[in-house]
Amino acid sequence: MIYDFSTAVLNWFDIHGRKNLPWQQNKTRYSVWVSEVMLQQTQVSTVIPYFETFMKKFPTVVDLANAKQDAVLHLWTGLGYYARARNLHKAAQKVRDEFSGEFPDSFEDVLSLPGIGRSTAAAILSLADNQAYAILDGNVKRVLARYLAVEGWPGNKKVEDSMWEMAESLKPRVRFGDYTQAIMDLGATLCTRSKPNCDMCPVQTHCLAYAQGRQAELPHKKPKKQIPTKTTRMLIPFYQGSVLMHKRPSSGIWGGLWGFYESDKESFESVKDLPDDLAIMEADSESLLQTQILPEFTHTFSHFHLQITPILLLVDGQHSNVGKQPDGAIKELQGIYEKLWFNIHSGPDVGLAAPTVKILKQLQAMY
DNA sequence: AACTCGGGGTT
DNA sequence: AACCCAGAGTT
Repeated sequence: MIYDFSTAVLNWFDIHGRKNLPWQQNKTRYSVWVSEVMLQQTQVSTVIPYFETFMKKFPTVVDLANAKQDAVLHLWTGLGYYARARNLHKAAQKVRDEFSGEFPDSFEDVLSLPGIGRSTAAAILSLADNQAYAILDGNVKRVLARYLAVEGWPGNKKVEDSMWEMAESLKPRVRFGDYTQAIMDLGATLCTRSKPNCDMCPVQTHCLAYAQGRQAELPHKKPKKQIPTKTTRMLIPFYQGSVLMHKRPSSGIWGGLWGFYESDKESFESVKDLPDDLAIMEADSESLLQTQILPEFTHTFSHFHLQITPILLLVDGQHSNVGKQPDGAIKELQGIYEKLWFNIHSGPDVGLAAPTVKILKQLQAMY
């Protein structure tokens, strides 16, 4: 029997591969697509509950297309990378309007959908349709970097281009879907970042990193750089158990999510110190009774730290327009107004960023 | 080609 | 605290 990489990996997969993950049951291009997008830069254990809730709420791509963006972002709250959810929603509408509601099955069409790149398109069509496309995700990069002792950081374009060629050349001639799953499983369960289990590896005898004792060194790490710290103050108008929030612009940080107004001002003595766009500006100057500084905390992004100081603004609704929108009307008001009062206990059915959730929980404990 | 998008788990 | 994770879009 002549050794072959893909054959060895597939034989290993038949015995040791993962076959019971939620998105491996009743696979369709739609369900695989949803799982692949959720799994971008996000670990399997984190995704599982989100995937199940999402598929129950939006069983078909047309259901997703017909949903409100706020409803989609709501189910994405806590998952991060919210552009994925916006693109998912947009792509579903494109499938509905330009592909007759059926998720496309050609690589070119799939690749044309927002939020789907080369690797995700290949994963969808191989896993759901057994089409002959190779993927190159974090798992595969780690496996190939070790197996072929690839020099350089895999995020570097030249290194990545060469790894795409490797991925294509190692592909099997049959069982493309199983192979895609198999090489991901190999990376996720054996060829892990630290302490890889080389003793159980089906390709150990031909692995260059193993032969050279360089498993810990490969793949080479991303060149690190120091990330800056920025500061902001979040303003929380509060009146009778409700807080004022606004829907953020679709582009930029926390795009499309609801959050509090931000300001760089040091103190807030009157409404004149508030951002122009804050609805409370419509109020009388007496309506701002007092301010209360809540404990500051730090939220870290991939590229900067954000030090957040929440400032509670206690307002008097009798001297302003605040607090006059009944909670029951909120659902209908969404999409019409970009700023609304939300009850801190009932919680809005919209997308919220992690710091917003944190502040709301703190308010719930206080009131 | 480098940068921008997050949150959580691991080490 | 650094690092990583089923990457893609923007500049």
